[in-house]
Amino acid sequence: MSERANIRDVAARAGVAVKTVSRVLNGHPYVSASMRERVERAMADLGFYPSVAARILSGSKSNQIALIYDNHSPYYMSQIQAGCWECCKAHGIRLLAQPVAIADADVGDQVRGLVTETHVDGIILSSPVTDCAAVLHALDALDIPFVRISPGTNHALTSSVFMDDAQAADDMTTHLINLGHRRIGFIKGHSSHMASDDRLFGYRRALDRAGIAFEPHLVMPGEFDFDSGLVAGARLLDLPHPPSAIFAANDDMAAGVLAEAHSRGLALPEQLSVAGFDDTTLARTVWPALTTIHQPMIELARTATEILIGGGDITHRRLPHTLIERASLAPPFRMIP
Amino acid sequence: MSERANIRDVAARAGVAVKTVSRVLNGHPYVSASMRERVERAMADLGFYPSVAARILSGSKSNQIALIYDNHSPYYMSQIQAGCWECCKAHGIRLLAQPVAIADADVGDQVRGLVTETHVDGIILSSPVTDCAAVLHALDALDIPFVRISPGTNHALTSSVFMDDAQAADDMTTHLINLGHRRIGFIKGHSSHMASDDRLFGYRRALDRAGIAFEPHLVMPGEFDFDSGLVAGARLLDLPHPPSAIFAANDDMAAGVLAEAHSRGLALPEQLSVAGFDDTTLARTVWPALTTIHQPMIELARTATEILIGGGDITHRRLPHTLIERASLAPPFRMIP
DNA sequence: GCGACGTATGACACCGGTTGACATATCGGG
DNA sequence: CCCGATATGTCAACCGGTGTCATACGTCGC
Repeated sequence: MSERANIRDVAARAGVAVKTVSRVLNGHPYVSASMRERVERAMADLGFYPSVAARILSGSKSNQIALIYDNHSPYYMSQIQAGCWECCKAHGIRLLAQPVAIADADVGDQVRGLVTETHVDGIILSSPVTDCAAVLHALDALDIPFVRISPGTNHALTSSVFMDDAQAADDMTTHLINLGHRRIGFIKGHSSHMASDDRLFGYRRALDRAGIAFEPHLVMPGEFDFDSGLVAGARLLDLPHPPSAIFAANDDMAAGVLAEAHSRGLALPEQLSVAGFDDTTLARTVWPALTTIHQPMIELARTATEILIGGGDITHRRLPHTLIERASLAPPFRMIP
Repeated sequence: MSERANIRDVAARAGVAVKTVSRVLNGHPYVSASMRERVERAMADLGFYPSVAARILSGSKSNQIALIYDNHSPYYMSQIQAGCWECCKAHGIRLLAQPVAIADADVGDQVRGLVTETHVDGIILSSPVTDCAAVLHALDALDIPFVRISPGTNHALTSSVFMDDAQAADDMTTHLINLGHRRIGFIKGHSSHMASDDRLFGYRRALDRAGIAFEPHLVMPGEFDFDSGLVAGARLLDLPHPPSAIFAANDDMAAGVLAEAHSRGLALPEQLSVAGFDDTTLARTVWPALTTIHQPMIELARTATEILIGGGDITHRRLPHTLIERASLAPPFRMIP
């Protein structure tokens, strides 16, 4: 009963050849309907599930793909994983979610090992592994298809899905300008993420277009985490002539700014507007809820998976972002209205 | 160069028998140090990584375990995954993180399929899959070892790791009482998590011990998410005689209470104390930062994995929790001090 | 009526390792 | 000097599927 059934057991039970069972398993065209049904009944009777290992070993495809990541934002990764899963499930493909450490000297070997050990058919790279030379090189040498989610470099070389970070930052900055803000602080992201530069670029472009002079001291470095948002926010608010709005390059840092402002007793959003980026769960759980850029993470992951599974030529797909208005923005504060 | 090397290639290159390479691969005792080194060099030269599929197929162990979950809290799952990974990595074991939907009628089959397809050696169940009868039954029939993280039922049947939810809730409630609070609101968790009841129990026990009458209308239902915290908070604050402190059964709901309080213009924490549970990243990113119970998720996951890999008898391990004091608690508010 | 062709099924080697039984060789110790 | 522990090799079988090739049966066109 609980002994593992194999394909021969099924074949015997159905009174057919092993190969025929295999054909049914793989949806081979030349199988009569009656035969298919008979075999399927036998499989169900025996509680048969084909061994992935055996299929890998003998076949040419493994029906497995790997998602490689080194991102410590739980929300980001859970969204990415969810998108990949969804698509894999629909295609009957197994997903191996595999964290690596790009800081390790042997990342290349880790990836090489993963691929050759597991025989995965393809790889999805999520930021910032997307721009890790060692990994890209290893994958290239292995001659395995891969798709990158939000890569920062070498767009042309491989398939990729991404959003327009510069335009999104431009949109948000413009939105703040339209609200009446003229002094807008900006908190940059970690320099290892290429998107950081794009977002800064968009901020500057919007300023330029509006004829507002770029003030370098209004731009603070950040690390994409809460604490760096806290200190960057403090430094901006300590300025002799502080900004009326602060645009952080992600939600975590925006939350840090919010916390700093709260602890100074500022009325929010009246006395300080704070904008985020990414639209993680955080954006809704802080107060006031963050106006932020919705980055379509699930869709990015799903699209990447779709492209990978679909095979075919190198494809690039830009997905649209959205500016989500919540409660953290207001017109600039004036002492006496 | 990029052609896949197999064990025979390695044997040839090292000038030894295939069997010897296999011995090295499996850490067999009777292998001299020099031989081990020679074989390892050959493996490195050839970029050889043993095919997991082949090892599974021929060997008795797969060196793979699966983590099965159906939890939509990103932070919780990322911690659990991290703990499992850490331990697996140390033991050279591959981890398959596998989401399932316990609401589906065929969860049992999903799990059965997963296990027989992948040949995993063992399973880690995380809440709330830990208490899904269909899954437990399937696993039992398959006769595969598994460990449960924070199960709510049938503690004795399988190995498990957990914390003392009741005691933790008791600790927090007592802490609030010691601060001077007498009217303490409580927001329950989702009823599918057994921990919800334990936490409520702890709250009541602390009240009893302090001689404070339990008031049923101070207990609100919740779903473990932000929104339910929001509405529960609103209902508590709308009470004719609202509580001076609110203890939510997790951080997300506590964040909801905070948001509701903020939007009513309450000074926090002076006019309302809010306590959370879990110590997720959220607890630090909201303002005021939540005083909460630190649930040792990484350690729970690591310990569970350790137990699973170690094999052996049924083991139960209780891990300690910690009350983390941050900024969301204050003595009860009085209009005129 | 015959060869070509599409459809449906079967026989068998093989993927890349592990396992086990057995052979052999070296080395220390009693 | 023999015994046992250590160290390595040979060989065949096997794990559970798939690829390749062969076979058998219609049916279609000429």
